Amino acid sequence: VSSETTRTRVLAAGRRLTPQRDLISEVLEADPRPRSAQELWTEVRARAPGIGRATVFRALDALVDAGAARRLALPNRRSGYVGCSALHHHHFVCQDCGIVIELPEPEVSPLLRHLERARGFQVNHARLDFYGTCPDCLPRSRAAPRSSPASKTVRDPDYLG
Amino acid sequence: VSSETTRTRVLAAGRRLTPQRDLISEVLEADPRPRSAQELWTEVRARAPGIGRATVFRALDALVDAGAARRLALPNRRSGYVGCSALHHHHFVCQDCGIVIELPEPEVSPLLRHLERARGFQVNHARLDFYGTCPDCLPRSRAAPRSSPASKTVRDPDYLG
DNA sequence: GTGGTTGCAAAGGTTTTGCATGTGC
DNA sequence: GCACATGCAAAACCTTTGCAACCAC
Repeated sequence: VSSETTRTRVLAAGRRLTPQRDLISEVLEADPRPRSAQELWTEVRARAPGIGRATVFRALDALVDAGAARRLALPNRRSGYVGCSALHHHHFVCQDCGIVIELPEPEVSPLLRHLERARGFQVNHARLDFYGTCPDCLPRSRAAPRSSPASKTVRDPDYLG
Repeated sequence: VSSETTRTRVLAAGRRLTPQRDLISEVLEADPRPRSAQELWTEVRARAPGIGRATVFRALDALVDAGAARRLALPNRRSGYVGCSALHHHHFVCQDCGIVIELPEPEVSPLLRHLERARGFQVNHARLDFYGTCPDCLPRSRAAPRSSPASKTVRDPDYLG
């Protein structure tokens, strides 16, 4: 059974909560790593052998549409899916300890307003991922800097290709 | 012919600057909207009929690797490509006309500084994607709103699934 | 000169579709 | 009950691969 949040969201989106969708969502929620639709089909079939391939694709569409999952680009040119709990959030990832801190929208909206004023945009949505050092790791990394800024080329993370 | 920046970057990445790559890059730079590899093949063939499908896929890999293009997730579960000029930049995607506008780092750094002050982070790198309506599309969308505010639930934009 | 690159065609995957049957609301 | 959802299998599509010929460096 998937989370209450997910089931509520699917229904709120005007879609039906079928056992298949519930199971797929549960599998998504059980592991925070992104997986392709095909991989999810395999995983899900272990628990519901009769489930069809197309059902998984269609269910994922439904879940993404309902805001219960997100699609992202995997490095191998395929789509990956992750379950979603918060509706609007952003991420700070500490490159030292790996902790992921969720940043609520209000903490970020100043920039949105700034951009709207400065460029005349209307910003409906933003996806912001920050990489750096968290407060806990800062003292440590100041004491023993790991590498020169030059050699530590910060590239885009894999999932964003 | 593609931009000087692109050609320099391809060479700097230890890859060869072939006429095919140069042409593909030029086509990418000529239109700021993301297109799939297949669509790019069609576009490019209009100017170089003999070019192979695989060449386009391999060239896009090379360009992404060299930092002259970026891959992102299209709504139809395919990969889309946009040309990249600035090295460190962020994206504004207009959900009306599909145009992708690059935002230079300085335009965005206020938020970084704000986060660092407010939370004690040290931000080394950020990937920011904004979705909304660009100045050109705003008058049009104000004049003829596409749907009622209620039905227009602000969901994740198409490009992110 | 030589190793990376290309074009071709075929193979290998992934995603979609049509339709009869089933089922959540 | 009815519209939406499912399962199946084939079709459609996208992407990769193997290999001989080529050419950018």
